[in-house]
Amino acid sequence: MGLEFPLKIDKSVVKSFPMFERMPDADVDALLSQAVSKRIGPGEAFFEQGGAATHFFLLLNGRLKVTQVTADGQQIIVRVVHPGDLFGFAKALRRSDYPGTALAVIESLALCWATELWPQFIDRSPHLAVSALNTIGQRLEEAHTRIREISTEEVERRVAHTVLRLTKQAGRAEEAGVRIDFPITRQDIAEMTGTTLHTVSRILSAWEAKGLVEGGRQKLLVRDIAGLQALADSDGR
Amino acid sequence: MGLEFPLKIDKSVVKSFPMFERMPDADVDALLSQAVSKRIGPGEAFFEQGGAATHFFLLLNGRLKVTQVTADGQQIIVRVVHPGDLFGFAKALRRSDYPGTALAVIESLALCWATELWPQFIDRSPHLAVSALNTIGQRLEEAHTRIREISTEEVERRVAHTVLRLTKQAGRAEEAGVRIDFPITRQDIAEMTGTTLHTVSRILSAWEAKGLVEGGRQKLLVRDIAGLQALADSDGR
DNA sequence: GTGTCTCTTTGATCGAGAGCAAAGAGCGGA
DNA sequence: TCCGCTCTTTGCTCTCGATCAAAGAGACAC
Repeated sequence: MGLEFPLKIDKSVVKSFPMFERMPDADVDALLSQAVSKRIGPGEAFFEQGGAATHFFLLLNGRLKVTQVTADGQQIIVRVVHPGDLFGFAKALRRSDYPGTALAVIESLALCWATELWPQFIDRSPHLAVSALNTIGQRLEEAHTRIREISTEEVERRVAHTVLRLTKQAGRAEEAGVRIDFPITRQDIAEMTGTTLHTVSRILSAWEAKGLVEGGRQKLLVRDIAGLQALADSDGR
Repeated sequence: MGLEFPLKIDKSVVKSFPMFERMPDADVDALLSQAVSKRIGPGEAFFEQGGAATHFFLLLNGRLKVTQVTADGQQIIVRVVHPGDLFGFAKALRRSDYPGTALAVIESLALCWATELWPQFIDRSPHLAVSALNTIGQRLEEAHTRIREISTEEVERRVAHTVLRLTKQAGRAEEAGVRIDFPITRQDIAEMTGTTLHTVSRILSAWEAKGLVEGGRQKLLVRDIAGLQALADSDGR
């Protein structure tokens, strides 16, 4: 089942996350004492779409994609989960099942709390309730941004925005540019932008020819952030 | 400036909204004593995109559309605000300006609180904090649904889903069917579905020919909910 | 009533991007 | 080292829906 209890180790990691950094040590200890940690490998999931929402989670390290599958089998990537993000909780409040699947793209470690602990979790610290609201508010804003992009922008600009967002959220500086710090396929990018892997591949090839990015199997290195930004900002003309 | 203080009248209305119905009278009174009510007419806005987020609001009656305008002037409708909805608050938590414009489509009345009162607002009742989280969680879910629809469905199904959602949120039963209970243009529907008014018009005309809906200037009556639902569910085949 | 808006309808054209097909290419396993 | 799998690239075709254009048609003011 992959359960572990390395709570001593986790504490410093947890305290390094913005959401917890101002929380008194005693409160952090109390929260951690109720948590279980769970490690899963790439391709495994913390929870699956439609499954009973028994737990909510905090990602300590690794990387997840939250996907939704439509009735007719099409998949989209709702968001990417980075270390320090809470996940699997937005819905634990209102509904009893998970609206998506949280799939690890690399080996990932998360803390798990039983859903029933949620009220306690936010009571523990008023600051945390506000943090949770902020987090989810931010996520809502991102979702609206994405709706706006999908509704009004042509594919190339959407892909540019998505890639830029990924560099901000998961970029690692290298000599040649900024690398997306986890394995990502053309298909993934397609599912984040509402297009097909073919179109993404064509676009990335064109960018590579212009020296904007450097591709590779499940790899992406952005060589010219400013150039890509210019492309994303240009209003279609 | 359109400010009024009909707080006696408001109280019963406020208490009829799900978010407040379990709140003790004293708490409701306390909240209302800090509120100002404001009435605006169609075409006016409670706040504008980019303006300083000085207040958050509760819609008592009327109907609003929250819009965002892109850099190149394209507009989308982020959501429709119905009586009983909080609005203009998601961002008051994290950012200092409003991310969209809250435009009245009919004469509308809202309660207004200064942004600084928000912490007090949620402290007033733990139940309210949970309600706020639920509300915003629900909104996030809706946003994801919309992203999924725009990403994977062709226009006709998206319009069907949007119209069905409107009948649920703002439908009024009539002999001939369910009427969308506020003035809505083809352009509005286009901005909710990420298409153009031309395409929406063509689709509605086709539906009218099939007896599914009945159109009119800024009017829409759904005659056959089930038929429309079938159309929305059919997976493109 | 008449004029003037704004909203709606419908036709015709055109292009972005989906869908289909098939050939590379990196990577892990035996 | 070779095989097989998955991911990627590229060409071709075709369709959905955007765009352009212009003609109705409610609603409201005068």
